[in-house]
Amino acid sequence: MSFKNNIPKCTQCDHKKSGVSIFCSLTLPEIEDISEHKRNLVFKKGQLIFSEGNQPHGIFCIYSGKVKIHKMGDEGKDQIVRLAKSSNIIGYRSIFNNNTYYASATAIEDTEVCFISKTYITELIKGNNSLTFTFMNILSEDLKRAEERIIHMAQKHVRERIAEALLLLNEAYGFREDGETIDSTLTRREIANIAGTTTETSIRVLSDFDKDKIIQLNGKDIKILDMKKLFRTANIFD
Amino acid sequence: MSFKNNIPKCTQCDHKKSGVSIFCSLTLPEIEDISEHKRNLVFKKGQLIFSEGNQPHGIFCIYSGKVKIHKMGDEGKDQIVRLAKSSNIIGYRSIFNNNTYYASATAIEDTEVCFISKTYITELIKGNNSLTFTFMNILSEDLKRAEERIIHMAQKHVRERIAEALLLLNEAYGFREDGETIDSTLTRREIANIAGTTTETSIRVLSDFDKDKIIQLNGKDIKILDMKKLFRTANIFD
DNA sequence: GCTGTGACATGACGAATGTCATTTTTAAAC
DNA sequence: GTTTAAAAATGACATTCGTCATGTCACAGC
Repeated sequence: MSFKNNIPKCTQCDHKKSGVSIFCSLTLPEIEDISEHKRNLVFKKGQLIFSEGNQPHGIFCIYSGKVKIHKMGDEGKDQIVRLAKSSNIIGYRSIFNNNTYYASATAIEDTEVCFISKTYITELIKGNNSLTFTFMNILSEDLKRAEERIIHMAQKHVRERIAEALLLLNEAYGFREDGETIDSTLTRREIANIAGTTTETSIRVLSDFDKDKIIQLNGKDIKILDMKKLFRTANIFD
Repeated sequence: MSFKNNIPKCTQCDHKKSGVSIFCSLTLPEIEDISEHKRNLVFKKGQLIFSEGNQPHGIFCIYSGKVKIHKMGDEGKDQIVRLAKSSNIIGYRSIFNNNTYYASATAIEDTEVCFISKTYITELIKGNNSLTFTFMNILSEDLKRAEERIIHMAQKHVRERIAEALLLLNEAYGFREDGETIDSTLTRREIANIAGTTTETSIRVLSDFDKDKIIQLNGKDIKILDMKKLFRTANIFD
């Protein structure tokens, strides 16, 4: 963790400007005040941002980079529960129910983050209904997605779950400039950890997808050749 | 759905009195006002309280009875995602993110419910920080549990998941007077729908547990003989 | 250059669990 | 009480997928 970074003040933040920040509904003086109270942090690829079991002291707003939220299963197998990118907030759940972190966050590429303390954000929410509803909305969406994933994990076959993992990855990080390649370079093991399977199976199924012309593998790059077929393979109708 | 019921005014409500209601932090005039604005509903065992895809118009506060929150998987297999009992609130998630219901709620025994309209509860939250934080807390807890279940569904074997389902059932509904029998009579099929398996497997595993003296089956009644062993079988360490 | 390490890849094998078919039991309806 | 339907139970069989073993390749560090 280093303190050298290119993060601007909140008032200059691209995410604020483009309307995707959770703070969009706030007034300029409020934004300025947040900016005064935030700390900038930089994490290298692979570095832990926060860790399961630790006490949370605030929330993290991702300025640039990519982050996985993951938790160790009881058997020592890692499960990726969510993916976050720039403009996303992470670490808020534990703030709202005063638990320790139940999951960890790890940078999957170099990541710049703004940290806002628990006391500050709590006070901010108290005085601000629209921010309150923004957070409720985020929590509700997360919950909806999580419960959807419970069903998929419980009912779908590995092949479907891996297809779903690719869709999730694509939804979270989009395409690279070519409009086909998923903008993320997870390992086969990490893809397995999204789908809840083993590395070997993940390798085999991805290579099946490649054979079936659904995707094209090139090292860690995954190009989606046939989105419709990928959806059909994932067997998702909602 | 009938309108004959034994539900008292909110001011007289046992759940309020015993401190388990989400409205406990409110003042007496506020409670009286809620009572003025609620509607009482009664559902027979098996009746739908709300249904996947429909528009939500408010939240439901369970006065008495038991409810399962469940959702159809893409293959037509039902998955129970949560269990609710008296004093619990259901149907709030869709209120906070303006979605249609993504899941259904069905009474698993005769159930009395108070309905509070969306507009009313939204206004109430706006003017009331403690209620806001109560709801955030509930959502956060639900999310935590949901993500834990994602991991368990992905990583655990059927035997472990069925053991976990029994623990969940026991946690949700407790014991009957004898202090041993789970106070709920789900079918084997419904237990399978919690654990994400088939009815046949659920029957087989439960009967294994019976043979192993972990539980004792008596029709739909399940008596937990060895709680420690049940936990060990579920393989839960968090 | 070599060496070690981690990611990727592939095959063989077996255990776990879903599917299908059939029977028995229980509960509900008349 | 009889009929009917749903739930529970059980066996045979097929399939999926995890496990283990082994091998290749790319890349970092010396």
